Amino acid sequence: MPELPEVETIKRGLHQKVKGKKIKAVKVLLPKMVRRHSSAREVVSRTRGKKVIEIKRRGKALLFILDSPDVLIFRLGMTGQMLWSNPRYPLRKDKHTHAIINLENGERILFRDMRQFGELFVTAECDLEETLNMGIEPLDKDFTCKTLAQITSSPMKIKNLLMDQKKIAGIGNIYSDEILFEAGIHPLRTACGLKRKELGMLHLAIRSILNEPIACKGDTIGQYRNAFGERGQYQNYHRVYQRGGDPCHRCHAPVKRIKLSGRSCHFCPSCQK
DNA sequence: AGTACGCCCTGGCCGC
DNA sequence: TGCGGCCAGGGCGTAC
Repeated sequence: MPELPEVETIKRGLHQKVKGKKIKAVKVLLPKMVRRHSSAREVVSRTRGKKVIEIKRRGKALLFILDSPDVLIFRLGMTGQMLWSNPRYPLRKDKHTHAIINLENGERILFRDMRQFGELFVTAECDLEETLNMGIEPLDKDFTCKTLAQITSSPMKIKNLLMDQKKIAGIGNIYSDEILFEAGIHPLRTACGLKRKELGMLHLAIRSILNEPIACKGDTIGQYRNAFGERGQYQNYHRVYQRGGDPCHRCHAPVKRIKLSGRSCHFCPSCQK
């Protein structure tokens, strides 16, 4: 569930707490959560005693930049959480806590993930882009109408394309539905069939829709919490997502829900052409 | 280079 | 109350 805005919210919370602090040790409680040809042993050995220079986000991935050639990476999957834990209180780990970052000052960050779709791993910073293999950051300055036009020169359905992390990084099921509603584009349209004006609308919608939930500190449909265990508020502002059968806010026609490539997809058949 | 589908996984919900 | 069955879906692998 955490998409770009949720990971961005977690990143901002962690960054202010953890920046410049030294990792005493990372504890991996469920070794199979370490993937990508990395091992629990590697995660532990390559992070011990390293200082966290900065916390960054790339797409839906959370990056701990270390004062070494390495980066510690977390992907949260559907239900992953990164929870900062106050050293003054006892550690509240449970059966869903799969890794703990112990900092030298006693602070801890818990990696929880109920469905275990997330992962953590280490990689050399110089290999980061190759390892992550992600497309453009939609909130970066270089994501222009022109770049969007290049990305959409594909026969894919536009909804699938928006969610393809290799094309654009960070958009998942919720925001692809919301973006397409905002742009007035039907999710089953072929990407390369979009007109110039529609691409302009889509570009604008991607930017504006992704910024809304960042301002709301995320979207708590299910498990999402920020670094301090707090819910987001964007679930109260959905235009179409999970509103199947409910009236469209714009035209009052019932919002339609279909299955697309195994995922639910919501849109207004009257507003989205 | 697309799409379709199964897999990973758990908790919540439905029907009996 | 309890239990089987189904659903949610991000990302990856495989088959077509």
